[in-house]
Amino acid sequence: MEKVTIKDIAKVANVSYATVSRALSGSSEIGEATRDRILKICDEMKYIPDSVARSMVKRRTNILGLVTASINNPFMSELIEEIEITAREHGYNLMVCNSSYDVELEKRQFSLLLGRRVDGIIIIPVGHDTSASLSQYSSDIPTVYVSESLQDTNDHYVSIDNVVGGKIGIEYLKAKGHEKVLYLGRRPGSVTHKLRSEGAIEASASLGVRLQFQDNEEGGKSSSQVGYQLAKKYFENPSDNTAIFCASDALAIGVMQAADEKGIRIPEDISILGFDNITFSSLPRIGLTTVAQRKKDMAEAAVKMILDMIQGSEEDMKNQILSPVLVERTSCREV
Amino acid sequence: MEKVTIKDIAKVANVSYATVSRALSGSSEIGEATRDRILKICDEMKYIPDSVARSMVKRRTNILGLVTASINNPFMSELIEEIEITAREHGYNLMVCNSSYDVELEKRQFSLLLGRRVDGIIIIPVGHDTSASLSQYSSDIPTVYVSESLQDTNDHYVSIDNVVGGKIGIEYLKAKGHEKVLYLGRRPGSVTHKLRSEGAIEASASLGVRLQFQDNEEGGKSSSQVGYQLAKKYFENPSDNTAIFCASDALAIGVMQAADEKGIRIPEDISILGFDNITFSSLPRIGLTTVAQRKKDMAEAAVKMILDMIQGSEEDMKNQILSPVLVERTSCREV
DNA sequence: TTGAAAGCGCTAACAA
DNA sequence: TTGTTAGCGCTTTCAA
Repeated sequence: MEKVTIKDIAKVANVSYATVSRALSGSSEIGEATRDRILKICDEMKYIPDSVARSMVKRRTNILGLVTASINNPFMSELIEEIEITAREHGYNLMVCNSSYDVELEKRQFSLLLGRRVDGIIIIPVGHDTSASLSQYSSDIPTVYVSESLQDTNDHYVSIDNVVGGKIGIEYLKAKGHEKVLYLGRRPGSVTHKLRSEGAIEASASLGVRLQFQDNEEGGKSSSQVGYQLAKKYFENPSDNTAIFCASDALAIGVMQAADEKGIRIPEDISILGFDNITFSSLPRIGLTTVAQRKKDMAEAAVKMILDMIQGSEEDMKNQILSPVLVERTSCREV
Repeated sequence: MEKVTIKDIAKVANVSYATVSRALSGSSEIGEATRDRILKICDEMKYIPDSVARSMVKRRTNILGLVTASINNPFMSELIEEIEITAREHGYNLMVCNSSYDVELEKRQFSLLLGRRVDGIIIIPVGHDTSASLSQYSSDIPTVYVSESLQDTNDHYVSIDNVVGGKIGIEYLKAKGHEKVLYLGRRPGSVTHKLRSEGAIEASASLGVRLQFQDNEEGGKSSSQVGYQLAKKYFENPSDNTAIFCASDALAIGVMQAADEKGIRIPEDISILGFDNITFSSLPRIGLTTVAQRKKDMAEAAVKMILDMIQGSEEDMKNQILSPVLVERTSCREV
């Protein structure tokens, strides 16, 4: 069964195929009667325009590339879903590529998308280094980074204000009466973690909160396993902190597990505060109070930013930094 | 900055551009010296082949379309991640479209993908009706359904054996000493649920297990909210069942919540068994024992199936039904 | 082994 | 308002 083309339509309609093209594109340079007649024939013959051919001549694919560290990560998959929805509203499809937390693969995927002639690339990066790793392409294609703070680079990015997030967390705990807080899981290599902890430190200083640290020196990803290990170590020889502020929700879930095993009750014995608001956190039995990233807003900002770049818009802003917001559940108590 | 094309290379290399094309395609009809010289120039000039143009003439895009009910659903996002990985290993990229559990949108997304000239479409359907809704396209493009049993149709699909899954669940509970079991959350409209419960009924009959039902009459999606409601209703007037076999993990998590609120302990007071093995289930504090779908295997089978269809392979099998497997965690006890 | 040229399905500039 | 035609970047016959 052969695909029907614009020429087939033209033959049936007894017009040149340019006319068919005009009818389809909604051009004004065509008689209404002809247009309607052609459109009707297209419909009857089940004609579907060939986007590939169209892209060829228009030099635009209306495809956005997305390369993400992981598709199956609750934070990222939520972001991806919102990006897809927003992109579609603007007539774009999404080509999704997984970098599996591997900077080399990330680069290959990026380059592949370049060959696909996508109009722009949104990237949920493996880490802060991604920007340097991809710098050779930065002039080749509109690119927007999501969820990583890159103020030290020339890149376009959308992120939350991590310093403010750190502050919000401490302010919340202080308001609940916590004056001795453990900040758990800061990873030395991570810019994001650095900013979050800076905010926490600042707020602690000004509010008179004592802030201790249990850092993730190993430098591994902020997984619940790492949170579990760090908390286990801390609980072996705990200080008199009444709350633990975790650098991420994933860490916090590991902390909960460690507490459960020790018979330490949450929030009766210790309060736990997270950062990110991943899907897990809202689950019954988890109920993690956390500093939330607004994923829908980030997705919309990222798509808007990349479309602005594609259209060469004037008000092309280089970055967009959203405010985080505290989501209260059941893991923090009043002291 | 203009993109460099095959013609630019030809000019520099002093050959016809057909020769450049041959060098790039690894054709044998070319001198080794010329090939190497051309490839070197391509490299120096940072030439990236234009996939769009290539698709145009080859009538193949090397793109797989994926239409999924949701990207941000732990079961599906895991499936998608595996599909992307497998597709890439075969030289395919993935265009991911969200149908947001809406059959109408699902159809539009499918049709859009058709226009994109993707080589095949993998679909994680909204429901069993999807097959009928898309039947008009069935001859237009290779299509594979994932995770829905469609033996009553002519479609290609990959699913697990839900009947066997139902059996495995009951056999496991019986082996643990449970002889009175509540089957919770069966949704009348769902073929998948029908099969699962059939397996459970069969096994119960042959093993002498008493099986009661608490169906999801409302017919809403199998969410944790629905599980919560059903369990709440059941706990108001419970029977003497020692275990609850939930039609899905999502339901099971809601059941856990309802039990927690009632002060009913899991697994001490009642055992909970799920079905699917979504990411949540392995979380500390959840630890749900469940009948697992092997997502990686499903993804690989689906990609293999669609590639076979695309290549018009002989051994084009119409469906692949994988065996589920029981994953033991902490939500079921021995009685 | 290489080159010339047609053509994939469409858009857009120019002519009529 | 409609038709003619060139050409987007590439692959692939056919000739040389």
